[in-house]
Amino acid sequence: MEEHYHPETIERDVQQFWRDNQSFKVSTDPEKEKYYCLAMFPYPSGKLHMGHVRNYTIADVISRFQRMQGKNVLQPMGWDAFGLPAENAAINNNTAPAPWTYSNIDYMKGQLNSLGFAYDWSRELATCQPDYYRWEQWFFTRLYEKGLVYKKMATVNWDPVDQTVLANEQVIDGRGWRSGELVERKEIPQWFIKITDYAEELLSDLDKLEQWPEQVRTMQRNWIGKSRGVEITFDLATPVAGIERFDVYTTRPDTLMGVTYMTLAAEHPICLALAESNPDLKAYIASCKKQAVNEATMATMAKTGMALGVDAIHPLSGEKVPVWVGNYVLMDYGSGAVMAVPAHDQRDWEFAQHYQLPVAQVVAPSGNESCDIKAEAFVIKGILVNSGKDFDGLGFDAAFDAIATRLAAAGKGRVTTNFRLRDWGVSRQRYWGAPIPMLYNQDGLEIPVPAHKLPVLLPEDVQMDGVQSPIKADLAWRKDELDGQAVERETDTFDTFMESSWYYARFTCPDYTDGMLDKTAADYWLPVDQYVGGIEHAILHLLYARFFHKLMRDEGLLSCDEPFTRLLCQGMVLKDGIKMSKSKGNTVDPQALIDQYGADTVRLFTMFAAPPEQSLEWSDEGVAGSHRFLRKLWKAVATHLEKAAVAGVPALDGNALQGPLRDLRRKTHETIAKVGNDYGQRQTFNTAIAAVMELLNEVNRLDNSAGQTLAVEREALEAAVLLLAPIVPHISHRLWQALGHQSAVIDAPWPAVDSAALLRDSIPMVVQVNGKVRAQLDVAVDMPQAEIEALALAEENVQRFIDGLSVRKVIVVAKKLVNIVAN
RNA sequence: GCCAGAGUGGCGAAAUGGUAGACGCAGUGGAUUCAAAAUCCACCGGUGGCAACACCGUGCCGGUUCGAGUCCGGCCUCUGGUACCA
Repeated sequence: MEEHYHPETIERDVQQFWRDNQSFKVSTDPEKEKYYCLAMFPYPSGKLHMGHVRNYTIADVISRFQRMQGKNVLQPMGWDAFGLPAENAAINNNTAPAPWTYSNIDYMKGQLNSLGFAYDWSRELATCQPDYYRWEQWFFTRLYEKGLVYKKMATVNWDPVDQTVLANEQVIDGRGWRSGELVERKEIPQWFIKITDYAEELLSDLDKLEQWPEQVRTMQRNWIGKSRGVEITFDLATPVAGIERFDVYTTRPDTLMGVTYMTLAAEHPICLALAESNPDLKAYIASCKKQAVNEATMATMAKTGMALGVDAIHPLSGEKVPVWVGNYVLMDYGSGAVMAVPAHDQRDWEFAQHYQLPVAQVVAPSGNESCDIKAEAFVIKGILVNSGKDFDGLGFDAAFDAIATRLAAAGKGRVTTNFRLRDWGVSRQRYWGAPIPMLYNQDGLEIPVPAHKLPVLLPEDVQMDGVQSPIKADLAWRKDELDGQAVERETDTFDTFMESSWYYARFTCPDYTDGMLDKTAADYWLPVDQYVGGIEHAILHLLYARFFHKLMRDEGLLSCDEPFTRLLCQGMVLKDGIKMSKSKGNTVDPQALIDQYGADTVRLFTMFAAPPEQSLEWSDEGVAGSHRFLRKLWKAVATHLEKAAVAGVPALDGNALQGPLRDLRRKTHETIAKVGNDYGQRQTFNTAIAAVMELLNEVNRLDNSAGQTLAVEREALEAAVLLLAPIVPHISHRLWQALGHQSAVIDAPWPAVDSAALLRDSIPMVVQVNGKVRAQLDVAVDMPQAEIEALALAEENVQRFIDGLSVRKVIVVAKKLVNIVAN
């Protein structure tokens, strides 16, 4: 064995060994327990960043650990290759999205390999390849045939200068990122998938996902937002353009008698009709169009409104209620109308203050909550007041039922379950995505592309002009023929969340040509046992993937109900306390560190610096420290082997050990137990590494090679190498060889804990007086509690603190502490 | 705005209701060296004390408990998401 640690040659050779032996290629094997470990596949943006390194190292460590547990481990990798950045990069670099993307994939694949990740590359896929997206297109047409797909008008951000649709990301302070012009809202027809049909199941199945972080389940629950409420019909006092009434939905029908005005969306047909003869209203509606469509902007912007000059009739009191138009009501969602109860809704309260609208309190506190309607809305559920003799005095539930019943009897309302979740709009007006497989005949009638005409190929040899999608500009591409009839192709492409919603399933059979999935392979490997990715995907990606999974199940493509059994959401990588980003100029290039220290050092630091869910603060000094540790490990093994070559290693006799050797052997087995738990259950890789560091520190304290020393040392070093193998696979491979093993460390079984080695004669305990530590004890393992108490009370420093007090209680926590309560 | 997290030494962190700061980084002192690098040893939250030790200390305020960084209530700050970034 070489005296010094040279990562560059070791890593090159070990990676070659893995390639030569196809070490990570797997196939279905019904005899063996399978383990499918998946990291969220990357967008091929150019080169790896530290977030990728962290994500993929975590997944690789889990994969390698599970392999050492004897599982048949699948760890695939691929590319989320469609998306907006490729279009911008193509324009900036005077190329097209496809070649830019392919060259990025090529480079990043090399980087992933240089980090030593254990991928089965025979399953690699890129979502921009027709082999992949053709099945997505096929599936969409199946959903269409099942009535799960429909087209409707929806609002987008419109850049009036560039005449193009902008992503939310491209709207900065309400203006287009290139033109700088105020963006406008524009309604265009778009395709939707009925995720709301699955809302109930997506919600209830969250309860099954016991190995998901509770925070993610909570966020998804809130996002789906199931509520019970009442849909209420308000008649107009006088019809407008033939419209006689409109509906609103509320979860607070108990506040119905406190309604003092109504608000409609600017695009509401009533508003549009009235605007025909009202120039001021027309101008106001036009001003409402000049705002971005995202929710955060909507929620924080100044709420404005304008009286329409018409009244609605309150469904219970029969009184007239003025109708307003407001910029904060959206036509896309719900009915485009809301009832306003300023006394009991803070947003309505502020609006009413601003426009000096009446505020009518109809709920009073049921307990001692403060309530000052002049200062703020009272939003807590309470007891009804000022609501008429039939309702006054009722609590929330009783009032809900009484008012809902009265409305139903009058034909003015019905109890409904509502979901905050909206249907999934999948149309994008961009080029670099999977073409939506729909055709339009001469009459504009929509026809799904029949299976034999799939895939609808996206042309890759295109010129980007920065404004219009090349397939929208290409009149020839748009033309097609079906059964001898001229038809026109849909030129919108899919949301890229479509591709990332089923790639995990395609990895089980990436080359299958007879269908979207090979059911045998899918049913063997799925569900994914461990999914690893950023917390930023907690809602959208993970919800869409869960939805797609159920759609595929209902199509008979696979059998299980949920795609991901266990989920780990890793934190961000920070530098100087902030997220690494090009604009902040605080990025760290993983490649430079791999070149300088080797992949093992980068992997080790990434896993050591923080637990996976937490954000990780990058530290160049810390990386150097990790490298130092690997050198120490190398040296410890090298020194041991030198001594062993001279003295020979005796057979280990655990029963004969005494003193420091017995302590070290106990430490070895405690460490094996702790690290196994840290990897498998807790997933705290940082503490696992710390435990091995402690073990190595103990080994380095031994200073002779007499008797059993080398045997105990050998066992400790072999354990250290095995325990670290998932994290630093290259150096472990080489050290395992050096320690005389024929088979590779990737196939070594996880070391077993010898419970006899864990036994102790005595246990350290702490003595507290009133919860403060006052002394330490070393007690025999079998000492009776009464004796321990006596020993504790006899301690000099304990006596000092209970002097003059009477002991009220003595609490003994076995093997930990004694607390003496005295006053 | 709304939903979900996080906050502990100079820094990254550990402590699964039971000794706050394991492990590492930085730093200080020493050994080794012609010298340096590397390596090894020791110290390393604050205040007081020669020391033994004591007091204070986990964002802020309050509560539960024999005992709270950990559980509960209320704040503050930061982070992620907010449906067309991925």
